[in-house]
Amino acid sequence: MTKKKKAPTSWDVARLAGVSRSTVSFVLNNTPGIKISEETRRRVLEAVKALDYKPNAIARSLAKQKTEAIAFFVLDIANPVFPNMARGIEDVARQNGYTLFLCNTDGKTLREVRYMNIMLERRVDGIIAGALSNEEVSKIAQKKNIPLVILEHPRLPEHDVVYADNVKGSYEAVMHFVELGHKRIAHITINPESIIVQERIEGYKKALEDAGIPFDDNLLKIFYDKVDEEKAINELFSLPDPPTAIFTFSDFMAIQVMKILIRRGYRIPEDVSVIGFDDTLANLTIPALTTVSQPFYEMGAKAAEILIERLKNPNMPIQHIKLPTKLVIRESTAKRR
Amino acid sequence: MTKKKKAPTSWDVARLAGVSRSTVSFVLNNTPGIKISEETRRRVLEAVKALDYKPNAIARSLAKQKTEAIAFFVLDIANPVFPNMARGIEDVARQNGYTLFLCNTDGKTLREVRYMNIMLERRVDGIIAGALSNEEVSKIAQKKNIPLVILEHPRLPEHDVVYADNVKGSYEAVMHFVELGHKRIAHITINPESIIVQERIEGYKKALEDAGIPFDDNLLKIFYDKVDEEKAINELFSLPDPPTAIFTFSDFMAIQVMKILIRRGYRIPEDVSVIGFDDTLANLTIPALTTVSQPFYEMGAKAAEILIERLKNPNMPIQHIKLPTKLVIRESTAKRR
DNA sequence: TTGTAAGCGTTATCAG
DNA sequence: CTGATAACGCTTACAA
Repeated sequence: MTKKKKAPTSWDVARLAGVSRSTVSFVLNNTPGIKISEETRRRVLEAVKALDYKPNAIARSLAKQKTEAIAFFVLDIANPVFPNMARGIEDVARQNGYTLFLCNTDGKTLREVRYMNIMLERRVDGIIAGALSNEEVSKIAQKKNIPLVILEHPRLPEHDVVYADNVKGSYEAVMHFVELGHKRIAHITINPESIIVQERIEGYKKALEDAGIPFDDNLLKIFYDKVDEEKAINELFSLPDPPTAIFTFSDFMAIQVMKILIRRGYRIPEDVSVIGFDDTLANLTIPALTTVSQPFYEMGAKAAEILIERLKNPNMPIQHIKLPTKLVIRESTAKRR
Repeated sequence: MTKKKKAPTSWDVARLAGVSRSTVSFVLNNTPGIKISEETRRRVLEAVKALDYKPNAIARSLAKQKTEAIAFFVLDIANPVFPNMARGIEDVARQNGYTLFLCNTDGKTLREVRYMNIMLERRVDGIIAGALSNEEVSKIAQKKNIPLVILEHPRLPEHDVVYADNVKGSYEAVMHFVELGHKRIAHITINPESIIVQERIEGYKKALEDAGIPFDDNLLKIFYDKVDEEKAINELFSLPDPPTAIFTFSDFMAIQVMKILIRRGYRIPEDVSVIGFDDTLANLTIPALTTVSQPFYEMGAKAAEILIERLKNPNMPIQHIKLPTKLVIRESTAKRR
């Protein structure tokens, strides 16, 4: 390894080209309203190439008072619902000259706040949060006047938010069961502290209602702490009139449910139909899982678009955008026997 | 929204505390070798809190000539083998005060080079690359003297690299088949341009050899372009002596194989045993897939550790670190009938 | 059209 | 122990 020699600066370029530093800046940035003679431009560009000069973005950020960097706060990138979101964000960020910081928060407020401070110190231009544990981050963002767009939740009126149509997604899943002749339709879900869960339940109930099926509290299994599919199945199938169809909060839960059911000798979909949510894993299971597909990539992309738009136009009205979900019918659902 | 007012600077803090700007810097950084009176320190800290002052990391980076930021070049974060790696990297980066840029390259050299330039402009302290399409990035890194650690591939001697023990992983998978009595063991894999594929084939052959099973070229299915599991199965099972066990390059391929087999009426594992590689999706299938688990998280974490170590000590000898894989036996493998 | 010089917000050197 | 002051590398009026 050679001795670490410092990177060339615009000064070096200017000297080599025989011009001033501002001239270098002008040609490199194509500064509007400034005309540079062809000859000068050529000399500068040549010097840039000769020195393999890379402008120092740090210095530029300091001078321009913006970094063209944004941060993605994510619960956990290793959770399969997030990578596609991240990809959507990164794609549009990159296409617009922005660069992306990845921040895993594990849904812990402390971590969120810490990362918030770090990103504030780094002077990112804006933040996209894939779910927030509470309003702390929002408060800081407002106080510091930094744009924050929220994915899914919470739906704060002070910020742009992009979310999926959970009510309709849920509704369509249950309606699919109804059309297949099912009447005993269970829903297994997680802690309804989050609006997402509430909307899913809302869609579930609305579909039942529209189908003329009375809501049965015994068929709605909510887990406030850790989801225990085994327990849910136990209780569900010791009912006098057990379900013939099960709708879960996620693909992951649906897979657990299928495994338990198969282990107990039920056939899917002949004996029990199952629908998941997300479409992250649904195509991989055997039998392939019918599920409600969420537009994760589009959600990320849209969030990034809105953020970048807001950076250009801070006074644009707040946007709350609902993206459609789609029922994807595969092999885990069939006519009620 | 209030009018965008500028963030407070160390100057504001200094003025409020009635001290100089350097004093502020000293107390905030606990600059070693500098003693500050309790009284002064208290006043400064109070002013910091009163103004909700956040030091400008951009200005600091410019002055210190380092950013405490690193970049992760990844083929595609939406590919399930990478999120855990990213998590490993981010965890150790964060714990060491570094911040992570996420860069999807799609394995395209052009994109890699572009991102390389961007990250060079942003003066990141170092780069971790999760697979590189060729040596372009390496050349740039060497030229610019910026630390680059490579995950898996290519195994360039000029850089630190962290990789999984593919030979052993492959060997153990095949040996597991052997122990179950299988003699006709197929391997379906992708384009062997990459060392990873070569090592897997090496392990496959070595296990056969150690088991005294002659290598049969008909059982090794290599796809130079797109993998076509359907075709592989067709050819494999029209052999006079078809395989009773199939080892694939990835979990994803194993799942496709299982689906095809099941569709054709084979039972798994009764009729055909299957082993995958990665352990990203293996737990989702029914039957659950036996697979070679890769230490993705650890690989990411280790890469980040090495990078940070090298940042502290640039002259440390180059490290090539091989991490162990682990055979995880689940339900897709059984004794040969 | 090109050059000069004043920031941008820190850190770090050096007197006091 | 504290306070000036010079970098750090770029942008951007303002002059020329």
